[in-house]
Amino acid sequence: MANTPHPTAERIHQVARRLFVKRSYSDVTMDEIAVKAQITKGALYHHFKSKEALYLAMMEADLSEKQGLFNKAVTTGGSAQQRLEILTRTFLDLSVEKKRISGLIRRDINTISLKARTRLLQMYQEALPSQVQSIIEEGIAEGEIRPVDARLLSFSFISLVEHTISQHGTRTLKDNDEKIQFVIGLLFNGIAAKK
Amino acid sequence: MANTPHPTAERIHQVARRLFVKRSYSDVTMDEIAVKAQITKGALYHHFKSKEALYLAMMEADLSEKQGLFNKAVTTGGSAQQRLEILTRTFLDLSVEKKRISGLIRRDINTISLKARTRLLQMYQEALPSQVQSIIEEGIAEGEIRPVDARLLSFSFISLVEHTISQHGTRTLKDNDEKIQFVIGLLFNGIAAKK
DNA sequence: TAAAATACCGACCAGTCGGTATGTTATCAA
DNA sequence: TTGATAACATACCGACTGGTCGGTATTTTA
Repeated sequence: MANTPHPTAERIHQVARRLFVKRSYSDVTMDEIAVKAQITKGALYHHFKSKEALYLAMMEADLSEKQGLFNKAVTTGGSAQQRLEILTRTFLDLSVEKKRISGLIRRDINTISLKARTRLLQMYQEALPSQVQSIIEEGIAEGEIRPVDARLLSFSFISLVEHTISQHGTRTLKDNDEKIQFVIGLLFNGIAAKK
Repeated sequence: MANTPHPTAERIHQVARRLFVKRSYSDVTMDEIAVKAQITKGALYHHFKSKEALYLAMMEADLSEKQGLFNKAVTTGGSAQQRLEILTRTFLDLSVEKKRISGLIRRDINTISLKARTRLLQMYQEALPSQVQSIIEEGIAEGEIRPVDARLLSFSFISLVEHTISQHGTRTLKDNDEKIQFVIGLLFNGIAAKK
């Protein structure tokens, strides 16, 4: 259903994504998007009825793609730890840009209209936190994970992963294997020295 | 040195803080700040030469206050775990607004000028991550904490604490004791079930 | 008490931004 | 060929925004 049939619309998506990742919603202008996409403002508004509609469409396309990808990790067999590793790897294998988009939501959420906000949060929730949460909940049910609030933990885990792709994170943790080891190790065993 | 002698400037700070916490840098207007502070735009620009200067002054006042508070936790005796607990409690005892300001930096960092950005990041770094980092490093030196990258871990820990004051965090973790237990427990021992 | 500095006012400006109105051109079915 | 519609282009609008400026009230200082 979330098809992007028109090549121009797709190019607009790409340009918008690149700009919105770098700067906040308010700081990116429709004029700039038009110029960078090598079209005029008229064409831009032909494809998207408003700035918010464009932002939302872009996010929706991204999140529905991610939901599909991550869902494979969730439905795979294996321990909770194994499945979280797969999910994390799936995320880390994405392009730099697509990895960073998740962060936009927290940044721009108060800028857009209430209606768009609600919708965006719901899409994000289903694409990422819910899937992490379900893995954790099953881990608790299996006795692999001690009882904690799975929702809060899923949010915590996600931002843990996001930190590994920060400037300092990429400097410290060379490849995806190290990154995965860092977040999974911390999540499951903490940092206390073995006695 | 970071004194706010003038009552009007102080009121502007308060208003600006309240607005900037709720909405992004670009979305808060100088007109609104003036109206909410019950002064005119002229007066506002008499006290602060630009919007960015106001933003920076507000952040500087906040961060230098926090640096002082957190430094007490760092210089206290005790294990790394105990000192992180104290530091976390100091943070959680702040007003809701002041707790949320830390998050502004990540949100607005790309909006302000390069010069202001560098300065802001440096102030933030000294006020929070550096102090957490030094506790962790001493914990590693004492053999209390297993060797990890202290800097990356400090960032991770901070956002972990920030999650406990999110909407869902406050719903799940009733009081500060529960919040501290959550973050410290997760940091040191992880979530793996005891075997 | 004169003078100088500070605090404040409010009208105004130049530029920007999202959005619109009004075209022109390409496509393609009938 | 025609005519309807999609896909663009161009010019423009009105609201808004950060910032300015000449001037006034108030306080401090000489």
